[in-house]
Amino acid sequence: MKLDLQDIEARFRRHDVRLTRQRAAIYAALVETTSHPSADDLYRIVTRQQPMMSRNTVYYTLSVLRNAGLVREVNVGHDMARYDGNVSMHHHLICLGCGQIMDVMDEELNRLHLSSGQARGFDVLGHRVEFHGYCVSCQQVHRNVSPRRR
Amino acid sequence: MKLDLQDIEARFRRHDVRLTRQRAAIYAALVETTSHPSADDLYRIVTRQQPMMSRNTVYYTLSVLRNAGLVREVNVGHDMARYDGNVSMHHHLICLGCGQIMDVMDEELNRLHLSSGQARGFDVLGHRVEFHGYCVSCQQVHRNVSPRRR
DNA sequence: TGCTATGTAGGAATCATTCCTGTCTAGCGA
DNA sequence: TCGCTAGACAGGAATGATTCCTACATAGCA
Repeated sequence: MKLDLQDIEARFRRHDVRLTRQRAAIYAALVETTSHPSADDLYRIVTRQQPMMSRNTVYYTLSVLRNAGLVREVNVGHDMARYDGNVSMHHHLICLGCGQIMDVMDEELNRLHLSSGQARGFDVLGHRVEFHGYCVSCQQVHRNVSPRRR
Repeated sequence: MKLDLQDIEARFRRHDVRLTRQRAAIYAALVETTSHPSADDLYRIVTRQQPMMSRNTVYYTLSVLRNAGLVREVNVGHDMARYDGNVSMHHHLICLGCGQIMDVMDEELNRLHLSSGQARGFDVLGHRVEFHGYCVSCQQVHRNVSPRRR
C-alpha cells in the first residue's frame, strides 16, 4: 500500500509517535511491501534514500513502532526477526524452501478459541496460526535441497 | 513422562541416532519435563549428573535429535530457542508475563487447513497455532508489569 | 578386539541485537 | 518566529545465543 506523508503523520499522531524523517521512511518502506523484511532489509532499503541513517535507528524505530502497535514482529524459527506493516488480524503461510512469508486473511482462523478446559485459567488475548510448506517454485527442488536450518 | 534406557535406545535405533551417554541424558531430561526448556536449561539440568558435558554437545545433540524428528524446536518471539520432547501434533499456549509454555492438544486445531485460494499453490505440510495471554498468577500483576520484550 | 566413522569438549568466531554516550532536532510554549 | 527540552539519532562498543574449528575419544560394526 502506498502512503503519503499526510497519512503517515496522521497515523503517528494517533499512536503518539513523534514524526521524524527516519521513522517516516522506515514505516513507509514497511507498509509498501508485502515481503515481511528483516531489520537489515529495511536498513538497506532506507539507506538508499538516506545514506546517513544508522542501523541502530532502524532497530530503535522498529521497537518504537512495535510498542505503539503500528508494526508487528514475525518470527520464523530462529532466523532474524522480520516485520509486518499490516497489523490487522491475519495469519501466515511460510515457505520452508525460500523463507518467503505470505499473508493469510481468513475470518474462520481469526475466530479460533480454546475450550475453558484447555485454557487453564489463562486470560487469552490472541492467537496466531502459521502454515508451513513449499511454494510453487520450491516444490520442484524440495526433495533435492535440504530445507533452511530451522 | 519417565523413560528408561531401553526405551531411549529403542527410539534412537528407530530414528537412526547413535546412542551415547550424553544424548540419552539430554533426551531423557527433555521428555521428562513439560516445561519446554532452552538449550541452556538443558545444559544446567544435565551437567548436574555429567559435569563434563559441554554446552556444544547440548546444541549439537539437539540439532541431531531435531533432524531425526525426536525433538521439536519452539520459538517464542526472539527469545532463545526452546525445545519440546513431545513430537505428536499439538499447539501451545504462552504466557506473556512469565514466558511459560503449556501444551494444547485439540483435534479441531489439528484439522485446520487453508482454502485452495489462500494456499496459492503451496504444498502445505503442517501448521501451528499459538495462543497468547496471561497465566493465572500473572493476571494480578499484568497491568503493573510490562510484558517481556517481544 | 580393533578400526573407523562419528561424537565430544573446549575455545574461538559469528552476528543479530542491544547498550552507551555525545550530538541533534521535533514540536511545544513564549 | 525563536528558544528550550525531552526525546531521537549516529557511531561504536558490548552482549550473548549459537555455530565453527579442531584434536581427542568412543560407539558399534566386522
